[in-house]
Amino acid sequence: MDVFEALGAPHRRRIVELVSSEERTAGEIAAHFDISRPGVSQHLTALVSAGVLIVRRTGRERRYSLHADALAEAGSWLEAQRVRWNDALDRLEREIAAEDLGAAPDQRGTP
Amino acid sequence: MDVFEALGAPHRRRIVELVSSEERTAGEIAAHFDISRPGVSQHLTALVSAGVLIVRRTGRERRYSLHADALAEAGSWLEAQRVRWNDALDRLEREIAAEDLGAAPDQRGTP
DNA sequence: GGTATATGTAAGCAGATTCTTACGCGTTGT
DNA sequence: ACAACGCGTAAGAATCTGCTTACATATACC
Repeated sequence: MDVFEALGAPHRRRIVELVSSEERTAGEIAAHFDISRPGVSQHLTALVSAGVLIVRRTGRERRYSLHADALAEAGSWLEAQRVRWNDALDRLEREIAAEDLGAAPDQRGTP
Repeated sequence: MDVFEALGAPHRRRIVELVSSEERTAGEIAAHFDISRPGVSQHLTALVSAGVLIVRRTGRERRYSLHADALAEAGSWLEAQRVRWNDALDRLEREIAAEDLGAAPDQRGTP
C-alpha cells in the first residue's frame, strides 16, 4: 500500500496524529477509537506496510512510531505538483504579456 | 470527499499530475487512461468535490485546472506531523542527556 | 507450569468504490 | 433544424474496504 492510500482513511490519519507526538503501544492507540481493537490493529498493519509507521517490539507490547521520511516523500509529491502548476501560471502570464504587446503569442519566447 | 481520500486512488493522482502542468479538457485527460471515459469523468468529479481541481466550461468542453491551495493544505498537515515528531525526538534526546548526567529523568526540566 | 496480558491473524459480512455500458443534455457546425 | 461532438449522469456488476467476532501466539507474572 502506498502512503497516500494509507492516509486516505480518516482513522489512519488520526493514528498518525497520535503517534507523531510520541511512540505509542497498540493498546494506547486503540483506546482512542470507537472501533474494535483488532480493527485498529489492521490499520496499524496497513500504515506499517505503507512505511508510515515503524513497529518496535518490547516484551509483549508493540510500540509504534512515525517514520517521518514517508510523510516527507508524500509532501515532496504535493510540492512538485504545486511547483509545476506555478510554472504553468508563469508561462501563461508571459504569453498574455506578449499578446498584449501586439505580437501573436510565440511558443518559444519572443526574439 | 477530503483531499487525502481523493489522492488515495492512483488514477486520481495521475490526473493531478496531468493537470498540474497545464489546464486540460476532460477528453485530453481521459486519453491518457485505459479505463473508459465516464470512469475518468467520475474521478474528475471526485477531485473537484475534494477541492483539488477546478472546472471551467468553455463551449462544449470542460477545462480542468489544479487548485493548488488544496494541495497546500494537505502539505501543511503532513508538515505538522513531521514537526511534532521532530519535537518528540528532541524531547527524548534531552531526557537521555539529563539521565546521563546521573539524575532521574525529570518530567518538567531539571532545576 | 499455568494463568493473565498484549497483540496479531482468520474468516466473514455489509457497505463503499471503481469500473462498465447505456443514455441524456448542451454546443457546434452545416 | 439536425447531425456530430464533448461530456456528464444513471444503473448495475465486480471488487475492495473496514469492520466484527473468534481464535492464535507470545511474553509476563506467580
